[in-house]
Amino acid sequence: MSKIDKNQSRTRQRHAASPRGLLRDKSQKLVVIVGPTASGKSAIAIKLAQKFNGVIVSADSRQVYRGMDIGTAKPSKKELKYTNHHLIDIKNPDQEYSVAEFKKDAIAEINKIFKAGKLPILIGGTGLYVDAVVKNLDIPEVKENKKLRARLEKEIKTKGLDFVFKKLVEIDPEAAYIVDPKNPRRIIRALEVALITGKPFTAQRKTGKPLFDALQIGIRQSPEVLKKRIEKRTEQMVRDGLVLEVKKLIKKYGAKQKAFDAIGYREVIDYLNSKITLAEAISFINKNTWHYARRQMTWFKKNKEIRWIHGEAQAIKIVQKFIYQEG
RNA sequence: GGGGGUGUACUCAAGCAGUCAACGAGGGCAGACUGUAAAUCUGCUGGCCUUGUGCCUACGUAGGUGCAAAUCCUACCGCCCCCA
Repeated sequence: MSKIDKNQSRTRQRHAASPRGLLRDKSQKLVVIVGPTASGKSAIAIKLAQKFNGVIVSADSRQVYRGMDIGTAKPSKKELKYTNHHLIDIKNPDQEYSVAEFKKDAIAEINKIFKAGKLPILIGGTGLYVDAVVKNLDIPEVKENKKLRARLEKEIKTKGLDFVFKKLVEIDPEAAYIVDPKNPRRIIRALEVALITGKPFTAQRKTGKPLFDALQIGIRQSPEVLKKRIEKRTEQMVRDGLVLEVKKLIKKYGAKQKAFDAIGYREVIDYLNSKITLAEAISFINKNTWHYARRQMTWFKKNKEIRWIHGEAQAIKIVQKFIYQEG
């Protein structure tokens, strides 16, 4: 059965099992806002939350960390006070977090919001996190195994990436054309899942049935405008004390945390270590943020369910229609 | 004035007669992605098209020597250093 056939039959089954009205339970409506960094997602989400009795759930892999405020462009204290945000400031930078954890946390938060009779608004730039919830990705239940990863990394060093990739293909032939043969991180994870479960990695990463009736809105911005917004934002971050924020964080946690492998943080760390000047750090931040925005766009572009909009007014209109429609 | 060096694609930078439309890096553009995802990884990057062991234009400028030049010679132009 081809991929397309499978999808079609899944859709048919869903409709058969859920007659009109039952499927689109009004209380299961989820608004999703995606878009590249610095596109203005946050402002629109806050506006929507105020207008439609909504509560915001953040899908941002770095805003989960306490103390990483300026560099991650977290909503201001004031904004956080007036509009409820969830999944922000839930971990310390020396703690690890992952898609799987995020998926569980986000679903729990969303269900709480439904119970409270409010509208959940999932907003995020971390495409994988958003999809985990919206598309209900079945993430293999295999936690990071540090020993195994270290062993495989060593093996890559001594015997080569090719060797380790072949090892993966041996126990999981389908991985040959799904896992990137040149990406060590992806190969290691695939092997990790396969070795620990004894089942192929490729057989375990499936998409489940949608959990929510989601309206996905994408914020589009021209490259020129986005670049300018990024530059302006970086400037503001530095003025707001980004350097001091990073200084405090590395004093408390050390500079080697995975959480600090983030734009704005690594550049400032390099600056603090006198590897580059502040001016260089700023221009690297701008450039890397732009690269990141582009990666986000290539992720979101693939998602044909996203309704692309240009401004707040359009967002309000679409959400209004979505909320009051029967389905 | 004398001596030495240098000029290569958007930038830096290798090449110093054929295997060069030119290593590498950066930048630019496009893409991948299911427990690190702001991470990690990939491809393209002179022009043209009939996308090919294809054609054209290119290594400061103008000539020259060679079957063959980014590579050698001459002149000129620009930049740099040293001695006066």
